[in-house]
Amino acid sequence: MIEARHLRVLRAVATTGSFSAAGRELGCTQPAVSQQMKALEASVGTPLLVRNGREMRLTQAGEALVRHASGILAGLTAAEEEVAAIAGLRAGRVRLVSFPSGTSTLVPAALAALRAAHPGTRVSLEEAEPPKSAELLREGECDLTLAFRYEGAAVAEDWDDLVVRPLLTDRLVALVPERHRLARAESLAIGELAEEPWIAGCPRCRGQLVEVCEGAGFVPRIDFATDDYPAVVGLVGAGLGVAVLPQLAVESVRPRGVRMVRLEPAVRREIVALTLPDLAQVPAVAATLEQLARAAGRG
Amino acid sequence: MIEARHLRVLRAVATTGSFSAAGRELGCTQPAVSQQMKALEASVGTPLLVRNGREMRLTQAGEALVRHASGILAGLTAAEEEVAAIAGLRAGRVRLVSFPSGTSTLVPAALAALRAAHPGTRVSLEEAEPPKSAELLREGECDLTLAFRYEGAAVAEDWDDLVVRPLLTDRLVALVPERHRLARAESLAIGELAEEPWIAGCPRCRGQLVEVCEGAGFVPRIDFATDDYPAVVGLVGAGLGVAVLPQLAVESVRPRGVRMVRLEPAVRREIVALTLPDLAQVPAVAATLEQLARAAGRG
DNA sequence: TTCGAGCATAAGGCTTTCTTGGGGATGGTG
DNA sequence: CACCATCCCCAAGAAAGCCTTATGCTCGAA
Repeated sequence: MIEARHLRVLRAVATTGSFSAAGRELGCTQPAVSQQMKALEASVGTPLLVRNGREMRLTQAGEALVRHASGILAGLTAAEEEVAAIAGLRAGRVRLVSFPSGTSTLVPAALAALRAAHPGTRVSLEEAEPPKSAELLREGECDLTLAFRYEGAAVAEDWDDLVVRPLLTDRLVALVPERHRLARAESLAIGELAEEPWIAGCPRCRGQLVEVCEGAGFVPRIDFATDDYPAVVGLVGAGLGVAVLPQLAVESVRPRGVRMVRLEPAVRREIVALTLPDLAQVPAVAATLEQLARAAGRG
Repeated sequence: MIEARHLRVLRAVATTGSFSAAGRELGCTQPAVSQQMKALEASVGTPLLVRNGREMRLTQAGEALVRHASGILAGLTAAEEEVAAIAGLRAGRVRLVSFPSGTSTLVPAALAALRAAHPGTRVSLEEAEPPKSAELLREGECDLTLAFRYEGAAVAEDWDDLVVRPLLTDRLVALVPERHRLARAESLAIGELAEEPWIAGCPRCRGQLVEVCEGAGFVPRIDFATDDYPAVVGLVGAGLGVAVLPQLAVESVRPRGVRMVRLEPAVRREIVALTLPDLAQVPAVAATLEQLARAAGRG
């Protein structure tokens, strides 16, 4: 079985014309070259070199091998170069999945920084809500995902097999119309909104809302539900009800005719980046993760 | 530095999807595969495989490497195949150099046998007289050469650095016109022809002739000289003189109007095949040499 | 829960490969 | 003509690499 190392040596011998010179070129001693060539000749079963007097010539078999060697070694070099580019962040692609409010806040900042630091890397972005995102990760459909979990949620997602990197802690805020009686409050308990009509967000947030309200002893009357955060804010601004949203989600929307009031006691959600243990070792993934942490102020 | 062995293992892992299966395919154990992959990942500096649960997936770097691997391994296989063909006498070329009377006798028989035994091999044939032929060998211009030397010649060629394979012993015969007074002799001493006009052959043979005559105490009167053996025979047949030729040279010519008479004491020349020590190990050269020996009756 | 399959790791033995040191041959040079 | 530099081969010892066996752990299915 011919080895690449043998071809390298053979080529060096063929170009330099001597074992000693080849050894110097390859950074090893002349006997090493001599033994390599002997081993190669033994493995192919025919002489490759003819030594006559001082000069060294290739046999026909040697010429054939040298002829092939250039292509093989070029392919090897190209492979090494491509992998080195990926390892060295001069190339490489990260498939990132995020949830909407993360996409509009953390992600843009992180990707801008990533591009500035490593212009060769590419990031593809998909959106998915947490229960789905970890699944995509496990199925190999993405490399890195932003997810969140509410503190003390009834059913916590199982991330034991993943690398969990906390990015920041978000908290829920109440959104009330500007003229609402609680619009000027410093903070409020969610129970104070028990009788209000509600505007709910995404399905998961909606479940979380109901769970929190349950803890406060009431069932919210949900008049509207939409995935669209600006729409939620707009509906509240129009006086159609109140809402509870993650602060991060509100930040990406220009509030108009609404007031944000802190909830007390606070309901927090932890925003994390998830990846597979092996993928965390991939330079491009690690770099993206790092920029996400930095964008979240936890670099 | 990526090694071909690594690529083979990686490819097996990629196609089978597991280390164990790759090990079975490659005929080694699972830890061997595991260690190889670890070494490869270390050498390229980035993970190539992502293990998640039971399944094994390639990273982008791994995909790149597998993509290159097919071409590289195909090149290696092609190289091995070509060299194996040369080693196995299914291909290969021998550059043979011979002197004229060898070309017309030994060589055709040997090459016919070689072709029958190994149809893939090719022999290129050039003609050169002995002093030149060994030189061509040493200069790498040919692989195998037929040469001869006269027994007890004044200046023997130095073949110490060559492989000398004796093929057969030729002897000089006298050529006289059919009506010559010695035409019916069983044998003759060269001195008996001292007063005859001479027809000489090639320059080297001419030198040899003069040397032999000198030993017999006379200087031949050379009326004609030509490289062309049939011409020599023709001139003798026309009664223009006598000649001394190697028996082998005469055999290839239809004698017409001449008689061959054995010389006594015999003047012998040894016909040998010459090659370089390393070239004697080349299968195609060895096979050709063998057929030459066989054609000469010394197989 | 148990079982089978698969991967990782460690230790031991074997093979390979390198370096060093010495010997022989070649070809140019004083 | 002898000397010297260069280059190759060979042998021995040390170092590194590789493979195997044995063992433990995880995962997924019955």
